[in-house]
Amino acid sequence: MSPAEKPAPAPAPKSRLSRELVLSAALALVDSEGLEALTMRRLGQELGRDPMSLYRYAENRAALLDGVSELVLNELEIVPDDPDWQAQLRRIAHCLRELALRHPNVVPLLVTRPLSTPLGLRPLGTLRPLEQILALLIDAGFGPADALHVYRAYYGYLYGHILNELQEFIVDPEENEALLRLGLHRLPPKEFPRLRALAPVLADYDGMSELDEGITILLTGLAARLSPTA
Amino acid sequence: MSPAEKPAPAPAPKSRLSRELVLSAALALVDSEGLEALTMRRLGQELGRDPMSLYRYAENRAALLDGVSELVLNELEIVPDDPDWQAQLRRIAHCLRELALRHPNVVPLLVTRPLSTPLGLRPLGTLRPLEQILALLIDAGFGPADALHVYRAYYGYLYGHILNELQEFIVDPEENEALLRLGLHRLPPKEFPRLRALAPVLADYDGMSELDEGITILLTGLAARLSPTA
DNA sequence: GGGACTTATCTACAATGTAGACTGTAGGCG
DNA sequence: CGCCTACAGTCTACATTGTAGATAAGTCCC
Repeated sequence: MSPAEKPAPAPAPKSRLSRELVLSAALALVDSEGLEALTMRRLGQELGRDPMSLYRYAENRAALLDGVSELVLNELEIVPDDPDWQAQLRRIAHCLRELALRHPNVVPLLVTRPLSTPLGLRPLGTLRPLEQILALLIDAGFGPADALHVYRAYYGYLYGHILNELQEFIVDPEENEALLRLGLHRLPPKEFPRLRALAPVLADYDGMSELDEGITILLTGLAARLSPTA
Repeated sequence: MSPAEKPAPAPAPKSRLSRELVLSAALALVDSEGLEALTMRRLGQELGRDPMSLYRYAENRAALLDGVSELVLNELEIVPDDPDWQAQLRRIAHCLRELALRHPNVVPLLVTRPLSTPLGLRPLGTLRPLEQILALLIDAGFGPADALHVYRAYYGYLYGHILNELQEFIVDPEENEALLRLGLHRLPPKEFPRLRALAPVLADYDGMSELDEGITILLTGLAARLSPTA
């Protein structure tokens, strides 16, 4: 690809800037160095441009963050006319999970930004999954209102699971267990007996199957309560 | 220095500072003006003290944020020896939900901060709910590992629901519906037909009962899969 | 009083987001 | 060609932020 990848600033691939370029550079930066590394100056330097030029492509830093989370969400593929809605929802769930594991630093954005933007004003890319899942459910025979309920329960659980898993993940995958033990060891034994005892179990967390089981429970429960009138 | 009091802020209730004082002032500030209003300088002024004095009670701004979320989580009451574990979990869920509605601006902290702190190193107050719920489940007859599974599914869903509800809530409770319609109206009709059609349903969201149903489904599902060996 | 703490303040600095004026360059139109 | 307008990118400047480090102000025990 490019002739030189250096740890120091990428000099200047002097082509015209574009929103996509800016956003994907931003994403790359967040992925590799975390959210707080994404400053205007730093991103500018990464692109070999003046920081101020970024404002051509995102009104704010906040808008830039929105752009990044939109970009990530676009990686999520949904097939809205799958006849087997349960299977499709399951697939989406795993897809989103993997996406979150691929971009852990973006997850805070995904869950936080919508809290500061009323639903109608969000970036379109952010709303697309909602629309598509609604389509999926309605096509499967649910009434619109029921579809919304299913969506909420489903997506709620999904996001919750991702947060859970990322919380327990975090650290260097190797020393995971050691560090965990160490950390737990710090807890006062009288107050946290069960948690401390669970160290070994905590250490090997199979997020994938845990998610799958949860989804199964939810879906069968939901399907029993509100069955599509197909 | 003349004893000039500034017009707006609370002047100076000149007593000795304390961690509790600082944290609750911080919480009050966040509640009333949002997260980004919580700067060291502003909090100092709110307490009538020099901003630097705060560092006596919290190492960082980050630590301060941790303190705030710990403070909020302490409002959560758990009765770890309730024999009816399902009822207790349900109660906790509603309690946490109301707490989130009472402190919506803190929710980003609750879900985000743990992502940047390995489990073992979190503020104790943050881990207490985990320990107590584990106690509840184990006392109810679950094996420790199963208890952990139940906890994860339960807490995951719970957090997810709260995020969901807060996203749709947000705006001024009054013009909620109007604003919502307006926002949705902006969406391209071809791409977002179902979402647009759902405007009225979206407008009256009964988070409380929605949460309750979800919890029911999850708990019965979980109980069926892993029953306590009582 | 006189030390030995703790608590609070002052000063100073580097880093951030961003407004506003400025410069260049590319095209359209006579 | 020469001029004009539009836009991409840059420069400078400023207010705000978190926080290190030195300094003062209490506070308590002998």
